[in-house]
Amino acid sequence: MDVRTLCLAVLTKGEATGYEIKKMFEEGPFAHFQSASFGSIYPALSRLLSEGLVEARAQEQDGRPDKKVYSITPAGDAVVDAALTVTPEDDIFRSDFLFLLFFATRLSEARVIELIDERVATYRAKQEHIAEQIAARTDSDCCGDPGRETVAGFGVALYRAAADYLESNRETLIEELRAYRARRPEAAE
Amino acid sequence: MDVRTLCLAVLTKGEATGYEIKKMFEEGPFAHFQSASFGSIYPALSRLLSEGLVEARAQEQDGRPDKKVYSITPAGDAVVDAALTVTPEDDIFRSDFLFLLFFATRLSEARVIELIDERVATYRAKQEHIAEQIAARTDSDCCGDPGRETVAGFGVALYRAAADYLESNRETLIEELRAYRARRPEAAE
DNA sequence: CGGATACATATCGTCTCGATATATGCCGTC
DNA sequence: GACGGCATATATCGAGACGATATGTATCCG
Repeated sequence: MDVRTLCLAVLTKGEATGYEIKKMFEEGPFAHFQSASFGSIYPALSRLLSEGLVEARAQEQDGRPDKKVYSITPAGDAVVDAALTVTPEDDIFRSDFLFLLFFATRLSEARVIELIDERVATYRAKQEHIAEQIAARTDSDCCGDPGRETVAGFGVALYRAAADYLESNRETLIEELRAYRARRPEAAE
Repeated sequence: MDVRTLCLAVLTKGEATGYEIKKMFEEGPFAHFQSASFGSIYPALSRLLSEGLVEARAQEQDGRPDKKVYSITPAGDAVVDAALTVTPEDDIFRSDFLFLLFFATRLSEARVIELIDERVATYRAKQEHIAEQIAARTDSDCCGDPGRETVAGFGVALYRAAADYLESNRETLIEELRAYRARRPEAAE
């Protein structure tokens, strides 16, 4: 899914500026399974505008530069419906952390411990970030959007599983690293 | 981590051709947390060669085009050590599937069910693919590389968590979708 | 009073992917 | 036995995305 389609679909949830769309991908409801940069969003919105799939409303502001508030058109809505029909691509998971950990035998024990502990902390933080979003919604009004709740729960489940795995395998890894080094003492630190 | 560094690090595990490196990222030990395309690997290897971080050995073959077997140099090994020192970037997870599921209220019930069931199947398949790799190793010789085992286990844990979550939340989602539609009967489809 | 952060848009270089081209041997199958 | 598809193997190219950077102001905090 290209950023153009992503932006269009997001606009079905209500009008927004490029800046606001970016925030939705950074901290908002899409943060844990999609992302988009300014360098993609702004050209995408321009193109959607020229294609007539969105409308723009310039909103003057006191000091700050003018906002361009985009809203979807009926034509755009139809394009979203079509886009939601496609078979989704495979998920992409990329982790430099796991790549480093793969080469654990080339790292010092202290470094391995540090890497794992830091990563557990970030997983827990992200897990709680999503959990807070869910809590904020169920606290306020009635129950929300089923799709939104489900994907949020998915994020919580994954981050929890990741953190739990690292925590429960930390000691084993360290012990096996020691055993590995004992087996081949020629290997330098 | 750019593909250049990825290739160099992979070559610390033994000599390989560009094609073989690609396979390691596609089906091998890195498949579930890194990826790289031919369009990145071949230029990366050329550049590493010109920088003296790898050596190439042309190997003639019967019918097929010549292999270029790359192996790391001591200079390359030092560069890998340095690269493993950096603080790893945040993990990247991108899922078009979750994006579609987010918009579940715009999809038919049958489509939601199909999407989830298919995705559960792919998660289970990937989970078992990694589990088989682990089993193949522990069956044959002694216990293997601690880092490698740990990241493989991580992959199994994540895929299992993802599949389990979808399976145990499938019915709830469908029920809440029905409730959602009952609340607002004006919604078409 | 000064620095950091938030708001807001835009561009540009670099990297990466995915498709495509090229070439051949092997295997199954019709 | 012919033919298509798949695995091996390298290479290039266009399209798209990211991340850094530029620009400018308002507000918040110490």
